[in-house]
Amino acid sequence: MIVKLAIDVPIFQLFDYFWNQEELLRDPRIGDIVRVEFRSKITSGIVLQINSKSSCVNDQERNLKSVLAIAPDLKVTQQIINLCQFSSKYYLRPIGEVLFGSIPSDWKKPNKWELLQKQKQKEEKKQKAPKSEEKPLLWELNEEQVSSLAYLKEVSNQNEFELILLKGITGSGKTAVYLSWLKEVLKDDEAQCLILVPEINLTPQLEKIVKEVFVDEEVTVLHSDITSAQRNIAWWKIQNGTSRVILGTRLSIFAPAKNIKAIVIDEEHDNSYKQQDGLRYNARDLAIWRASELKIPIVLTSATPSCETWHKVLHKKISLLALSRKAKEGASFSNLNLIDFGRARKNKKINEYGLSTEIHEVISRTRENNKQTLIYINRRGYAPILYCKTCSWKSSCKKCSAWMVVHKKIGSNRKVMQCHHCGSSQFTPISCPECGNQDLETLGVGTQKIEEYLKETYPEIDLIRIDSDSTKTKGSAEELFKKIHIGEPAIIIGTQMIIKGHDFQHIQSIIVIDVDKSLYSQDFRAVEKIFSQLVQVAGRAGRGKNAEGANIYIQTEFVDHPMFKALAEHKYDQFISDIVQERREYQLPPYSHQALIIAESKSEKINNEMLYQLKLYLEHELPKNIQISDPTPRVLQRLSGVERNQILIETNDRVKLQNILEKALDYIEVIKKKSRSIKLQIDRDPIQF
DNA sequence: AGCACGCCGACT
DNA sequence: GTCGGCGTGCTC
Repeated sequence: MIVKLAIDVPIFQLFDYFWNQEELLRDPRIGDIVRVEFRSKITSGIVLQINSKSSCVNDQERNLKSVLAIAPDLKVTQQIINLCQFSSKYYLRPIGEVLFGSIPSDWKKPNKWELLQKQKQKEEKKQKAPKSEEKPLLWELNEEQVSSLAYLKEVSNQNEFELILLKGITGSGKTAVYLSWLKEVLKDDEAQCLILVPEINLTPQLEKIVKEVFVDEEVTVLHSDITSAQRNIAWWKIQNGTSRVILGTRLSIFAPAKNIKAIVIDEEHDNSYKQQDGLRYNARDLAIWRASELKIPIVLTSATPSCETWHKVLHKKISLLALSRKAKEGASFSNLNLIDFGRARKNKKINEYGLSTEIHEVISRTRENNKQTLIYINRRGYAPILYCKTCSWKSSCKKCSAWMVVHKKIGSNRKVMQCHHCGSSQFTPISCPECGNQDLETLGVGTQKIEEYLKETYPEIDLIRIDSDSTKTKGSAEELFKKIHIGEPAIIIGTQMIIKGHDFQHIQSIIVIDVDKSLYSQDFRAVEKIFSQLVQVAGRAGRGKNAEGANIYIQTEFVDHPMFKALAEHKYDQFISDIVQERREYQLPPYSHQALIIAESKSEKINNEMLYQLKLYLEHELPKNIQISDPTPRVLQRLSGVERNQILIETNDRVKLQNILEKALDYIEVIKKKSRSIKLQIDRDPIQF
């Protein structure tokens, strides 16, 4: 007997091995993990096919190797194999890479199998935790929530695939609805459920809530930062059904649960569901695929749905459940105030830090009310650029086409400059490296500069800065958030980190500076991205019981931008519908399907030549309605010393896209053999260009 | 990917 | 002579 194995190598083929029945003592089964010698090294393979004959060209002469052993207990379920096979085909990556990326890395190492077995036995011996004394967290649901829940329960009884969008602003009680639903689903003792979140470390309180709701369940939390032992144990618990609630980031879509009855994708519009390297999958899309395979309902949640999802709503391919009110009685919306940056500048009411007089008034007024001000700037560090006035030298990164950002270093007077893309870092020069001028200045503002300025201007007000630099050490983020929750008057300065999940009771004013860079952006998704961020930021306040709505102040040159009107009038649906309409006019996703072919090498010229060759090849007998762009530089052309260029393929026909990408892949494989100095990759449904 | 093979230039 | 640089071929 011959088995065809997937091996963890980036090659689009399976490998034949003999299956020696007498030695292995049983028949092979699809999904078995086996020990084999591959390229004179011991590794594991996954059985994907069982044949009586080898399809190797000259299998008589060629000495096939034999499977050496079967891993005790380890097995990749058929469900996961199907999901991986689909991913492999859709995202055009080798099946071996996809499968081995979906299981704990210890499974790949036969010398760890014994350890894995011990871990499993230890888990099995563990008594099931006694029923908790604590009462599970329950909600009193409002009318809207009750009817949404009723709908979801109804859907669950159908045992069919259904795509549902649970739409509602922060504080409308989406979490309460879907967790109540999952609780209902788990009344079936066999059932399991899967909750996907964008980034788990940003939403520790969701983890807490889930554990409180499911006090009697083993909640498995999955993300890329857990140890391999934790991951192994999680796999056992999920596979054997001990754990029925799985909460995790995008990688959890590959969790080997056998009996998933419900999936939730929280904040479905979030871009972190898309993996940006290797297997460039979108976990939200794979989740929808998995749900449809399993014939189960899947709930997407968002206050600002993605165009892809909203398009489905408009075309009735998704059921819409809308929560329009704030769940807690008395909680109210934030009021939007626009600060006309252009006019303020003309009237000389903008200082050198880019802050208008009005912002100062807001800060003072809020302090007088003993409340907190939140300043949202999505830019960490001191300043984005170091600049020489004399010769206009700028702090560019040697390895990337990006500026090095100036940072204040704790415990040092000297500032450093740091590339946020490749991580390289050095002290800022004392004099200009080009002309020797001693008078270098910083351009623009980051969180640290604002902090420094406000410290001088308002020495009596506490400052709390929250960005990835101020929260590097373990526990420091919680520490800072705790300080905010105590509610002493303060100014909070924060980046994106601050806008996810937290519920602040004492914030009266929210100030947003620097939205304009998103409105200038070339990226066609930039507006919806900033829109979603602003809705989230506005949702940080006014959530408490009887809380007054906070005031949100946005400083912008584009006071007439329709986005602000939508925000002010809370007409989010209309705004997203308008964007969808715009996408239709310009034939952008979801009205077209896109894929990038990315070339990476030492030279832009090599990239462009190769991409042009590929384009010519693809254009030969090109079906109608497919456009292939000329090679263009990526938005970040150079990263860590590697030049990056791309071509964009667009079509409104999914099947044609699949076909042309398969054709491209064949060609890429040929190129790969000939030239190793260039790397070519396909990014399907790209969100970063 | 990752490793062996092989073909060239530099060097004790 | 031989050590080591990295282009290329191959993996059941």
